[in-house]
Amino acid sequence: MKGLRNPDQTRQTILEAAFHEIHRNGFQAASLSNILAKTGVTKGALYHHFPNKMALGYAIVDELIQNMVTEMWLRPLETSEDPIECLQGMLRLIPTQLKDQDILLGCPLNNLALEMSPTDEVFRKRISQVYDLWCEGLADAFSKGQVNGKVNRNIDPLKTATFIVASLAGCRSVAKNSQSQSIMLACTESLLNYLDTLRPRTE
Amino acid sequence: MKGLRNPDQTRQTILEAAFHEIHRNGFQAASLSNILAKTGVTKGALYHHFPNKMALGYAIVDELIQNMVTEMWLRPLETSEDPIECLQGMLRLIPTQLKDQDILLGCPLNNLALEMSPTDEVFRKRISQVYDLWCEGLADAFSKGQVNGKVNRNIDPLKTATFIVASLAGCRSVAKNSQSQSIMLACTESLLNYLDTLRPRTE
DNA sequence: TAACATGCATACTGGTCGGTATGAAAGGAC
DNA sequence: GTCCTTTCATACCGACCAGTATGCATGTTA
Repeated sequence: MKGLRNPDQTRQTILEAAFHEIHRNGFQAASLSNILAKTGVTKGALYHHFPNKMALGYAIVDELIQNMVTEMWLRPLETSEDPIECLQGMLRLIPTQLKDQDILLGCPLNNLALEMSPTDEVFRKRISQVYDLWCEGLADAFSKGQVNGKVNRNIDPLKTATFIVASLAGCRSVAKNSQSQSIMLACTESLLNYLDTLRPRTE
Repeated sequence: MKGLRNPDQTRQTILEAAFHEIHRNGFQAASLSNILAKTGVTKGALYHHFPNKMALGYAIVDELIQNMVTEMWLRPLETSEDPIECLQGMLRLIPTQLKDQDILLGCPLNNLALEMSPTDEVFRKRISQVYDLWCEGLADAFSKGQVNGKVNRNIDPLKTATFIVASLAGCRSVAKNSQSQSIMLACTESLLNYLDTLRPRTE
């Protein structure tokens, strides 16, 4: 029953273990030996599925992280017609969604972005694609909200979306450094207030 | 005339070269050999002035980076009595202050924070001190602005300051990844708008 | 069953890195 | 000048790491 040969499973095991090792230590400091030790997978298997360490990193961005962003931040927006309220709801859920561990390690995408974009152009572009997806998804939601009258028509959807994504990264960054959920809370609270200012003027 | 023996100068040379190497490659990936090669200083000199690589990193945070934050972000606030306007002025100066190179490499403090805080507790605390200095300096300015009637009395100065510092880090982070000044501009523009909302209600 | 590709295991290599051991000049104290 | 400390220079070491060479077992095809 335990498939002694299950390549897809093996690949996935490597991907997920590598994701955690990289999330904890960064890409360059991540040790392939550690990953292998924790999974029981051998070096032969790893280099059978990935040509080198870089390719492993690329796959993590393309397959794991992009998927997380989509599921966590974009999917909920699709079914809502008030993007501001929807976003605020997501922000309020953060304390329950992000465990202490997640605060401690920060945003995987932002970690990789800061570490790798000056070093490796391919890495940078793949990360950039995920950020674009995120920002554009949010911007679309704002545009629709403007049509519905739920969002102030004077704001620039893409610029605003970019700022929000950036702020989120920043909040998680300072929370990571201070190792405190409460700082994360304080920051998201300010972000909530900012979102309120994006509503149409009621006077 | 060329002081063959000038320990203070030697130390400073090492510090600055190390700062640039670390800014470019991150702390862990920074190579001492590279630093030595670029400066002409030898390994003996380096290990005379610093017990190990970590101590070198600590000194960079304590002496160089903390000083940069103070000079760039806190000093101007001291002589102003309208912190919002002052901050907005600083934000508008960013495009002229940050060269392409600085965009590309991102905020030195945030880079170090994300890389080192899960790895080394001493590093984390020293970085945290700089962030605290920054946030508290900004918060003080807001408090005084509240007394002067330049800032809305309903906002929490420290929370707001923390959010702004976080957002700044985030903006510089996405700008670094996208390697574009224009994204930095778009983000700071939104930040400018946010700052406007911190003014007292005029109605 | 024969032939072949896929999936994986083991042992090894070359290179880099942080750190150390040791000693020699330079400079001040006396 | 003598002694001692500071300031550096050179040579070296062990550890670790990404990547490779090689071979074997498993699954697939014919």
